[in-house]
Amino acid sequence: MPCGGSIGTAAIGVTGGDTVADWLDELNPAQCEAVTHGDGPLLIVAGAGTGKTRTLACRVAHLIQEGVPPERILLLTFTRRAAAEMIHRCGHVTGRQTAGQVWGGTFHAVANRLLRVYGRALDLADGFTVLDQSDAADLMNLVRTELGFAKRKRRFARKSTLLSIYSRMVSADRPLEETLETHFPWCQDDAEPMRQIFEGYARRKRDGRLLDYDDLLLYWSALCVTPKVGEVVSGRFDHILVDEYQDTNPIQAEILRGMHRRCRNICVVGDDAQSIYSFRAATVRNILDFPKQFPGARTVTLEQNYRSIQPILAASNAVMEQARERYTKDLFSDRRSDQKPILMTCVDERGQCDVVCTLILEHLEQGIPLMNQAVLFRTGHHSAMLEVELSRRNIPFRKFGGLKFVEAAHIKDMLALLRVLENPFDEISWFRILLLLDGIGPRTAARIMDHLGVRQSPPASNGVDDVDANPVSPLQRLAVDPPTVPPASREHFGRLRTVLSECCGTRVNGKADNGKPRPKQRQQGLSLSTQVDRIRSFYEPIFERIYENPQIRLRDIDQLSQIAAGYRSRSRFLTDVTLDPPETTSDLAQAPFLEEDYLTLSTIHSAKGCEWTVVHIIHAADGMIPSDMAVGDEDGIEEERRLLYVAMTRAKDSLYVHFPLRYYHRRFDMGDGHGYAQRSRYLTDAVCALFEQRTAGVDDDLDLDEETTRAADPYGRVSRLWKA
DNA sequence: GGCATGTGTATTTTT
DNA sequence: TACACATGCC
Repeated sequence: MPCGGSIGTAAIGVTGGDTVADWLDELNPAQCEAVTHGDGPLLIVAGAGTGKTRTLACRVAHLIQEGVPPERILLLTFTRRAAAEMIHRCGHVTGRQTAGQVWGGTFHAVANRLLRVYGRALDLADGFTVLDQSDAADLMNLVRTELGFAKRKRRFARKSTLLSIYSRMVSADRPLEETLETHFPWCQDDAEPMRQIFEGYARRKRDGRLLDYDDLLLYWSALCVTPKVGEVVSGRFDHILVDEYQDTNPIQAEILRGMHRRCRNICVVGDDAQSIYSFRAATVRNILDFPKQFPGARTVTLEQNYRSIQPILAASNAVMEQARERYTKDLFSDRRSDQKPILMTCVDERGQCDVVCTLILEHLEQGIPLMNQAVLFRTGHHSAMLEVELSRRNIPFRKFGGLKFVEAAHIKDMLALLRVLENPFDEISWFRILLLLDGIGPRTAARIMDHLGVRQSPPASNGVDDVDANPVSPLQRLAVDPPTVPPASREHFGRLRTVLSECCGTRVNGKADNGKPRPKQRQQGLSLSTQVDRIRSFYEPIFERIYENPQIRLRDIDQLSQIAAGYRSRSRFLTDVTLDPPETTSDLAQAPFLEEDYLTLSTIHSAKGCEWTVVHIIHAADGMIPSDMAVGDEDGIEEERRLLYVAMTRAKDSLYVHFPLRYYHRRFDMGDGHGYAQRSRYLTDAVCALFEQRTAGVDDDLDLDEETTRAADPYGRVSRLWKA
């Protein structure tokens, strides 16, 4: 295999050739070694911007050209977008058709796919529902309420916290006490009630055919060690490749070990300096211990960075130099430049917004489209003020991270209605739907659900005729033998009955079509989009009563219908929407909008794996980066440092780090009290020396334009007199 | 008993 | 804004 000895900047993109040989010519020796590695485990330690994606895509193409059937290659990535991107690139060489047969996706999405096929081996009825985070939290809440914790002398952990604790415990595979002690010390007193809640939660999931995100992984792992099926599943692939391995958790590593039974060729790629998901129980141990866990593994290290100019890399490296543990790589770049990254000190957040907007427009005029520019921040709401300003100036943008479309209450309502059709035993969805109806609260909802047999917990079932091997579907029950409901809700309830019956093909007052009313039952007659329409006309009147500004929300529902229109299968639609939700509301924007040039706003977490010509990092103040929630322990502080490193290394040519001097603490009120911020602790003097320092909108800025004048704050000025 | 309404309180990152 | 909890009304 020919490997080009030297490479130039041409290696950044896929330029000429359309064979693997041409590609290999453009790779550096280390990349080439990784791509052409033969059989056996392979660890690729790849620093930021070292052409990791390219290498992985190229390896897949190489394997296919060597004769490995594409459908026997499994490519696990962090987001589905990343998988699609890689398979797309690989398609340049092998042809789209061929590349499209590669199994690609997140661990969760692949788990789902495998479980749909082999789940029966685990006693997992087909037609299971995947719970997203807030569904899971709702179920947690349901159990908590039921157990009735009368001891409310103190505030109990909120439902999302309960779920975090549970999830962390499960995905790190550590006992409750330890989890609480290390990560949730303020909840330690409630360990006992939590045990009961978790017990109930797990049981309810099992009984209701519900899998949360962690379950998808757990069940996949279990599949691997199941006697006969384990062989089949792990024997299904010749090669497994895993991207972003530093952000996998112990269960995911366990899955790989399980798959290793039959599949000898496991290849993982990652960078210990970029691990930023420990809150999800990800651990760098996975990558560090890989050679131990997979004996005979070969290790290849990629150190040449093709993305950033040297000064940006120098500043990024300087940030990491103070890390508690040193990292093994030494990144270097051939891309010389005299332009240092810029540290911009602003008066306050307002000033920061102004300068960011101004710089973005300047770069745009210099010919850098918005597509190649991004603004990164620590948490979703950090961009709130900037979003307003961008809109005011008509700068189009898309935001990644933060609140998602599917998390909106009204979207969840719609989905709940569809889910009940798909899986009539889905308790949370029933509960959600019933509470929408006037005059029905938790108690009545629970009574109705009992009547319908939504939760058929096996031991409690006293019925002789409906053994749980083949229980009567709650939907059948609803049609044939409706429960009594309070007068106030009679009308709404009747409409609910009608719409559900229409959609699932049962007849109100008719007889149950004998036999097997399993959740899997085919949609009889009504297409998915017709079902969505029906549900919608049922829901809209309720919706208009509940929500204050239905207009805006109504548009979301339109968009949901649009997405659904792209699907034939209801089940496929539902799982896709929970496993790979549209990232932003504008993801759903109509085609013409997508053509437009737009700026990217993103949380640093969501920016992983991406790159832009110009990058702005905002709120580089202590308390923001690092977030003051993370400064409790040293590990947290170290992780935030890596977070800043990840953010900085996204930039190719220009990096701006913005630091607002003053913050108003209007957390819950509109007071105008404020305090002065500290520069992020990671930006030490040594690091700052590698930046060009500028100020924006402060007193000595003689070039006052309208914006900066508006940013001036008389109160702030005088208050300095007594604030020293 | 059960539901609707009001009030006070927060901690981030995501499959 | 959303959620946990307390009170008031049927």
